[in-house]
Amino acid sequence: MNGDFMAATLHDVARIAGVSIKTVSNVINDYPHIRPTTKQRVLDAIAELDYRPNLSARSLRSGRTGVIGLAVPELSLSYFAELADAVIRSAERHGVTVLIEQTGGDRAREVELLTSPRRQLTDGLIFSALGMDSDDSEYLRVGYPLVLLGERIFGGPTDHVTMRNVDAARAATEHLIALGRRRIAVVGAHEGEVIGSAGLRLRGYREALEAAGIPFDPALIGYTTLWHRSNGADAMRALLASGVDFDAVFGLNDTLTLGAMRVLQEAGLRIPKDVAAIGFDDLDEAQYSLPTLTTIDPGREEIAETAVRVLLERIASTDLALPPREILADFRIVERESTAHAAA
Amino acid sequence: MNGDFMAATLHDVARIAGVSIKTVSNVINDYPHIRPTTKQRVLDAIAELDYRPNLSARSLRSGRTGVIGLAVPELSLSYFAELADAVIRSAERHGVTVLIEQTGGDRAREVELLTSPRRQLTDGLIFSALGMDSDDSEYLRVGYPLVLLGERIFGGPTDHVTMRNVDAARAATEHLIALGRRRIAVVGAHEGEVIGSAGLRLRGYREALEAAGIPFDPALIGYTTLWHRSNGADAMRALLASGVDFDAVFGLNDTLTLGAMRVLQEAGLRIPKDVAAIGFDDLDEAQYSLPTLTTIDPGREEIAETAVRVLLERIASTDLALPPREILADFRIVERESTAHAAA
DNA sequence: ACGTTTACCTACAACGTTGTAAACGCGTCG
DNA sequence: CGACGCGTTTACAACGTTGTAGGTAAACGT
Repeated sequence: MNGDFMAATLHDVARIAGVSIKTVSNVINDYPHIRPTTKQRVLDAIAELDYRPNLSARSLRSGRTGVIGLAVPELSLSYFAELADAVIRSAERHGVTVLIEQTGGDRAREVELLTSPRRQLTDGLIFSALGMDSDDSEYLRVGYPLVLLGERIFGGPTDHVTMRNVDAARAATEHLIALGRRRIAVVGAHEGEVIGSAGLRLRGYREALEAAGIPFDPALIGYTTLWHRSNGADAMRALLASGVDFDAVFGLNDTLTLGAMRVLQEAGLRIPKDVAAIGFDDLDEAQYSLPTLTTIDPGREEIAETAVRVLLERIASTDLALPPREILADFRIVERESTAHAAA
Repeated sequence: MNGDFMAATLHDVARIAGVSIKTVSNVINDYPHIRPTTKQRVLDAIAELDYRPNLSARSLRSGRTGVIGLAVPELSLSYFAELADAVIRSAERHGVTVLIEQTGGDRAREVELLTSPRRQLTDGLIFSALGMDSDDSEYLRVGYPLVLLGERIFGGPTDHVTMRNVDAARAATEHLIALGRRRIAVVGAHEGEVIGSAGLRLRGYREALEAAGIPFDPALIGYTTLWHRSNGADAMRALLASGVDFDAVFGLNDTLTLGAMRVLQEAGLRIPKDVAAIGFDDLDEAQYSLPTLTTIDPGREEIAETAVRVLLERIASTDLALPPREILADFRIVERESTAHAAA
């Protein structure tokens, strides 16, 4: 239509509408005191020129970008993909965009990311830490709004949204105990870890055993370094090879559990008859495995929703001294076939 | 350390180093003609102040943001999560950041996204279309570098990176035929679609049948609207309910196939003995299902890598008239248990 | 020795927006 | 009738960077 490819600016709109650029800016920013006729003229001009504000200029001037960052270990891990999905949806409802970064769960990269120049592209960051731990807490004292997810650091200097790992893991274990299982194997523990998802979930497991008067047997604990599907499979193979006797397995997340179930079935064991199984995360996948997987819904949607809301509140707030908040999402057990009562 | 929280600017660095701001700018941008001693003084000042360029200002002035967009239907679909992972990794190697948008596969949202003001935050877009079709091709004639992924539009005005859908689907079907299967069901076809992943893969299927002299039987085609796991399960339930006889199933993607396999096994059918199964995508998951899933690796890594490279070339190029490129990734069959030869 | 290139550096003006301060017109009040 | 307040609008100066054009020495060619 038009040979000129330059995007329209406030000046162009102002010229067409016969007002100053500041009036156009005011119209765009919903400044209240504008005569309706003037406003209409400006809106017409905006429509005519198909004007769009230059976001770089706006953010240079105002210091806000309208973008929030989301740092996760790896998108190819379903949990984080589904988390990212939820965060993006929630951000969209609030009119902001999400910039995703992957850390690979590597501590050095996590630390680096916190001070990367890329942070300038965002007004704040939702940060799912996997490699850092409580000793690194001071790195979180950054100059921008930061909401922490995950279980690696508690009591840090920032807002923290997370799940009830211990309670949920205890509930999961109690669920197995209620089925009459007493020899409950664990898949995905991390050697010597007391904090972090693995450490906390293992704690919940031990609490449930203790409450039921079942002795803790270290031989039942399957350790892994990562929480990929293959790690669950490997850990289960090791348990089977060790010859230890068990009638249930608590996988510290769904992915691990699905890998472990695969190995159990290969070995000719029936789920839940010989070995009952429960996972953690409530991935979409858990409802289509064979058998379908009983699991913990840790409140992922709620976590995403809350993290975005809290972050945007921080961004909007002028009160920098607002004390950090610790927010826990509700969990629930999702019962499926892998813990169904044996039909006689 | 410092009571002053304002970030350092070029002016501050210039003052400390005793040079003009332009010289500092030149140092940062690797301008060649700078005296080594001057350069060192500037670098020292940068280090002392922990100076980081203001990216908004830079992008306002230069028109570049260092960010590329990636639009996918949904991150919670494993294929797109794994694609996003690959794109982010590749972008990182090239020093750019990725901003992810979800379209939900909705045509209207896809069209809208192409002209959203958010495009200003990015230098270009990698766009995985799912709702738009060839009729919408003109919407792709946008004023910024755009690389199209997916199978919805061919011969459009932009660079296009995609997979060999027809060839790969034909190979998959031939693989089943080579096992001696003649009654091959399909899961995930889209009613009346000739283009798009579903249409193309179905075409490959028909070509393979024809080449083998096997008549096409419409009763064997399971239609779905979406490609979620539940759709695969539903389609398979419908096939079983219809009473049609089949000895193999080609799921048009892995997720569908896994859903279908679940239903087959529930119905007491053995895989691959009674029904062989092959999928498409080579998700991580395919190597841990029971049985493990034979599938097509459509070259996802290569697609991500190429898309980023081609996009960055476009961004860097001054030649706007460069003709659009059509690039096809190589595929390969990944053989696993779901098509193993019956051991008699 | 003198013009001309080369290496290095700088002043200035943009990029397009928003915050500040102030001006304008008009009705209202003392 | 002049002062004041209010609704409406505007001029101007930033925000921090890079492109342009130019300036000053030193190095070079003749």
